[in-house]
Amino acid sequence: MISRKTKYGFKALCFLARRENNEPVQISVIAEEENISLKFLESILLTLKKAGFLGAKKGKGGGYYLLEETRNTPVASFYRVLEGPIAMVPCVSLNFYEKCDDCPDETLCSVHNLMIQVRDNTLSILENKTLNDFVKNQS
Amino acid sequence: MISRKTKYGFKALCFLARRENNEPVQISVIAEEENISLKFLESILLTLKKAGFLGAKKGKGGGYYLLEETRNTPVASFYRVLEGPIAMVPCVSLNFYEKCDDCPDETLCSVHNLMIQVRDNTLSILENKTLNDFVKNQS
DNA sequence: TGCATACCCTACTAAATTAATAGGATAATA
DNA sequence: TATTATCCTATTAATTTAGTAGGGTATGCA
Repeated sequence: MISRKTKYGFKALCFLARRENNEPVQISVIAEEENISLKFLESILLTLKKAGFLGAKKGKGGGYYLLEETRNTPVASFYRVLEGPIAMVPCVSLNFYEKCDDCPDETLCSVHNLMIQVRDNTLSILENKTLNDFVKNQS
Repeated sequence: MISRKTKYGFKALCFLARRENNEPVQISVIAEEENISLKFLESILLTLKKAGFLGAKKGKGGGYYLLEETRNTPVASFYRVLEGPIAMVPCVSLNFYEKCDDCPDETLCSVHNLMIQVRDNTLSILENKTLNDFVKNQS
C-alpha cells in the first residue's frame, strides 16, 4: 500500500501536467481541485520541488509549475522520492538496500528470491511510464 | 514494503515445505532456525492455522505441519492473510476494495489506472507461485 | 516604501500500525 | 497426573502516517 503522501503527490504532478500552459498554479487551487488538505499538500509540493521536479514562484501570480524534464521523468523517480523503496523488502532494493538481520545468506532466502521478481515486474511499469501517459482524459 | 509478520510467516511456510516428512515441528525449532522471535512466530503460525494453511498438534511430539493443499496454494493467498491487500491502493484491490474519499471518478484517476497495471503484474507472479517453487536450495 | 500574496520551513501532535511480550488456558501424551 | 506444546487475550513500546500550527521569506504592485 502506498501512503496518501505518494498518492497526493502524484495526483498533483498529473494535475500540473494536464495544464496547457506552464504558468504557476497556487497550492490552494490544486488542493481544492484534487480534494487534498492544503497544508499537507504544501509539504508534499515542497518535497517535490526540493527533489528537482517542480519549480516555484513566490508572491502574486506565483505557485508551482513543472520543470522541463519532469514530463519525461519515469514515475519510479517520483515514487522513490515520495514513498521510498519500490522493493517489498529492503534486501531487494536497488536504491535503498539493507541487509536483513535474520538472513545469513540472501541468495538462499525464499522471500528474497520471490521479491526480486516482484520488484522487476513493478519496475518494468514504473520506469516506463511518465506524466505524458497520464494527461489525457484523466483527473 | 511488507511487514516482518508476512516475511516471517512465509519463511516458516517454506521451512515446513522443505521437510521431507510431514511430522509436526515445534514453534521453537522454526523460530531458532529462521531467527524469529518465538512469541511473535507463535502468533503468526496461529494466524496461518486459522486461515486453513497449517495443522497443529498439541502435547509431546506436537507442533505445526502443512495441510495437504497448502503446497499447491498460490503465494498470493498467504500474502492476503498475512499482509492484507496486494494492491497498492484500496480502490484497485480485488479482495479488499474501498472507494477513495478524494476521487469522484475512479476511471479518470491517474493513480488508479497506474496501480491497476502494477497490481496485475504483481498478481501474475504471486498467483502462479507455490511453496513447491521454494523447496530447493532455499532457506 | 509598504502591503498583500504565496511559497518556505520547523516543529509539533493525534491516530494508527507494527512488532513484539506477558501470562495463563487448553489439549494431548506418557 | 505431570509434562509438553499449542491456544488465546491483553498489553505495550516504537515507529510511521497524516496531518496542523505558526510563523519566515521573497515577490509584485501601488
